[in-house]
Amino acid sequence: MAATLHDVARLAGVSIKTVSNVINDFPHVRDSTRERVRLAIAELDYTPNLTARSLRSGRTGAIGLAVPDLALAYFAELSAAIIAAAESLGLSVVIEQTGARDRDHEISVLSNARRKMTDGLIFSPLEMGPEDVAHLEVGYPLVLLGERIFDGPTDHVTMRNTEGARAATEYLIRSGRRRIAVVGAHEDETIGSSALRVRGYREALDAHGIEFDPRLLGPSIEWHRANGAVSMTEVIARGVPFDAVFALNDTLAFGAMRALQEAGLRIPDDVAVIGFDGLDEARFSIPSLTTVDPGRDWIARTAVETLAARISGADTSPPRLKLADFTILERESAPAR
Amino acid sequence: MAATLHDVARLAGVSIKTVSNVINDFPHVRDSTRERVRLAIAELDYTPNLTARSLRSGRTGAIGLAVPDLALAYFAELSAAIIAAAESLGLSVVIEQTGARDRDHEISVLSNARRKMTDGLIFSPLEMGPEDVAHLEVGYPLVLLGERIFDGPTDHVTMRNTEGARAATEYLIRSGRRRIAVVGAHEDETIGSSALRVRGYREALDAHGIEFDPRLLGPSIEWHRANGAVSMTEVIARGVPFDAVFALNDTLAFGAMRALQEAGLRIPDDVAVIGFDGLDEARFSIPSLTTVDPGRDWIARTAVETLAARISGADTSPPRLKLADFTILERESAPAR
DNA sequence: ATGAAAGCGCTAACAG
DNA sequence: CTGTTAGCGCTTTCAT
Repeated sequence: MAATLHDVARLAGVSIKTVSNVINDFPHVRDSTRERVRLAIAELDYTPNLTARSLRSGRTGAIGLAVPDLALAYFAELSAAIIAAAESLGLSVVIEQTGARDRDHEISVLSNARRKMTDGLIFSPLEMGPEDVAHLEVGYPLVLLGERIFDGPTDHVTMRNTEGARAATEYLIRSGRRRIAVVGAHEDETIGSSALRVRGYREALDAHGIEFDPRLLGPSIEWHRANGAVSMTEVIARGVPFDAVFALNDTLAFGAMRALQEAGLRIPDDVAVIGFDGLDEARFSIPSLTTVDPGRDWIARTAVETLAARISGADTSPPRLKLADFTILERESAPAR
Repeated sequence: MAATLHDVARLAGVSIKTVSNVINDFPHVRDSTRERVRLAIAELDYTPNLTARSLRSGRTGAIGLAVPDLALAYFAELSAAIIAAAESLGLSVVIEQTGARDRDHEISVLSNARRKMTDGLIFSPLEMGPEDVAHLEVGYPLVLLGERIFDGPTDHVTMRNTEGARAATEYLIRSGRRRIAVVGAHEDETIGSSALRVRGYREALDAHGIEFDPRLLGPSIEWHRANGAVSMTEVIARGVPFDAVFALNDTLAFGAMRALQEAGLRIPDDVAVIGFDGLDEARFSIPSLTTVDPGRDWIARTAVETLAARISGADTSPPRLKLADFTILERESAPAR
């Protein structure tokens, strides 16, 4: 059996309270006593029982992280950053996948049994929408990510989708492109990443007096690589000329580039391509991909810090929306000039 | 405050023991009593306090998962499969990243404070070696992944590296290639994925009477995309002709393909390329990548099931090595003929 | 078939 | 500065 506080106290000849004080770095302990306790702890190889501590204190020291699917590169990189940020604050991460495109699973995560083993949750839904805002009314600290729900009752950390998309489109326009196709559009949707990014795209066209041509919008609900290729192929098949592509995320861009090459179109000579997400991978594709880094690392760090402050009670201000700054990473697929 | 067993017991007019019996599906409860308790639970919206249950029972219902870095595609996909498998057994996953190339961090994970909040650990080191086998002597159920340490004191689930590599090489030979370069070799190493896969490569050459040429071995300690490009470029620069490449993993292969294209070599006409890992991504690269699927999903499921059986005590047999079967996924980068 | 009571290991009041 | 005590909510003997 593992040693307990009592064992340490007995060996050190003090009460368990004193041992507890030493462990939790409470100030009022005589140095000599502290030393004796330290020795006893080392001798018995004592480590605190976290479960008992949790039961007593009401804190588990763990946070939940719910993302759609780690096999999606964006969520893998986001999770990597969140786990690292949590670790640096001494928090453990209990991770859950809600599955892609599964609204019920997303909702169920909010009231899982697992909520009982974490002090709060970082939640990135992909299917829930504004009509589900009431589900976010939970009894624990919750930080929302993504762009499915705005103006909810919780803290919300996300990116500047519309501004980033507008900047991406203007980048292409400034480099001399006028007929810019889009890959990954969600038709008839008014919320979510796709709608916001398409809005930014249209704002840029408007600002530069370029007429919007719906035939240049390649649809695709899912954003895997294969979808990018299919969506791009569909646009090509329409026979409408274009000289650039704004892929609504990097994964789509990789697929789109493949479709372009198969169609005999050269990148960037015939068609320039820009993506969105700033995936690590975009540095090494062929050609390397110009992309918008939406500030993923900042989002990860901010989400964890925000949650930690709510859990500790350090922050009792009204819930806030926190927006990351974006950057355009210039690569081969779309040179600046 | 959340309802407790006492609240439910009081409302149902029974003792807490009876409520506990109902919750844990113990047999000897009268149907009418069971029904009354059910009603009270629903009425109070009672959910058991997992922390209290853990403290009393000594089980947390969670397992640990320690991998190098979720930003590495292989570990992201492996983790996705492990989390899904754990979920299907009702287990939660506490995830930790040890960082790439950090032996001390890997060792420290084995005796973390976090070990106190999980019932067991699935551990995939990338730096520890046979000399660290004593560190695996831990007091809790541990399932080892990877090929850094064999014959340790724990269950070990991994892939058939040498056989898979040999099959990959023979696949190239059967398609008419004789001068096969390797990308990602760890020189002077005798353990780990690189050494095992190079061994399989050499076995295949031997079996077909092809002489081994060390100038065809492109070195690279790390296995990111960039390293694949560098390693491939180095082989090209040596000026030794080759007609195929065996990349020791898929990520290296993506980088290598880029370097080949930059050197004006056509894939697969001039050079065929085969990878290792069966990444999802390999289906959508340009060209799509022929690769060895080492049985990642089987490994994930088996690791979780093995750990669960050790935790529950259902399996008390001596620790075993469990090896997945591999498959070659034929794609464009290396057609079968 | 159900109840009473002990206690898992810890923290937090409160004393002294 | 240090000790005593009372639970946190649950499972688990042991009775009945």
